[in-house]
Amino acid sequence: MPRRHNNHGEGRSTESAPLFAALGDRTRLRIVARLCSGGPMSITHLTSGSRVTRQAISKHLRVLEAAGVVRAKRRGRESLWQLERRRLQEARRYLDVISGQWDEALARLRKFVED
Amino acid sequence: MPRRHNNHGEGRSTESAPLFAALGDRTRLRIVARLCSGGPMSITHLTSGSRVTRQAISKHLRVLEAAGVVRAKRRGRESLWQLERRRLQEARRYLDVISGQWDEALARLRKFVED
DNA sequence: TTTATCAGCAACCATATGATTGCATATAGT
DNA sequence: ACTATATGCAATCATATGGTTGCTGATAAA
Repeated sequence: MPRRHNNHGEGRSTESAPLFAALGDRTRLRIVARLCSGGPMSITHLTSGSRVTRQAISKHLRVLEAAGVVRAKRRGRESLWQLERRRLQEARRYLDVISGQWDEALARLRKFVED
Repeated sequence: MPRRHNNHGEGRSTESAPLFAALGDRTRLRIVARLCSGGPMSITHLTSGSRVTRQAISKHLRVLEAAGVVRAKRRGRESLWQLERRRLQEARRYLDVISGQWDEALARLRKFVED
């Protein structure tokens, strides 16, 4: 039996979990927010204005990187971290489905493909 | 200074974290998926076809409930759990912003308000 | 009124997680 | 070369988390 287009059963459904888990922490979400509005920046810059240590920020960035949310470009002695928006859009699409906005998501996808 | 409409700084940004955290677990995401496609169901029904115990499912449902993702209606001796799609849509809107789909999100919001 | 079913509570356990401190390494600037 | 800056690695620690087992209470069905 062929797969339905709206199949969100056991198979694929849970592979978004690590992505959501990566966003499920206050400190990490703050990092994401800063990278979103402030563009690429270094660890030390992210640390300034944060309550936690540079190491903490560093480890969180690794978690976000593992989830595909951020990406680093080494530049000299510092590495600039930036958002990986494509991955975030996947999470958004998943939420489209389970939040009951499936048809609007389809429309958006269609428009996206036709461009 | 008045707040900008696109302010997603420290203040509001991190309050979505518990919501994402709730979705950041395989078992819970499986629960959400089943509730999404199968409609309201009891704990024991959710447990059938799952590897984990009924207590595990029960605890996960409490987590999801605390995050506002699910809601229970007591009916006799069993309680039927269902999705709280509105809450999921908030998470989606947040992802709209940080995934760089802000303008499309605006359009959707506008349409939502005008209805 | 028994009996079976559905759920809640509590204790417990292993592991994951967020955060820290201390030291090491690499590059930029002087 | 020397110094300051930016990052990486490792050990450590307290707590959170996911999961289990065992028992208790409530309601439907016989």
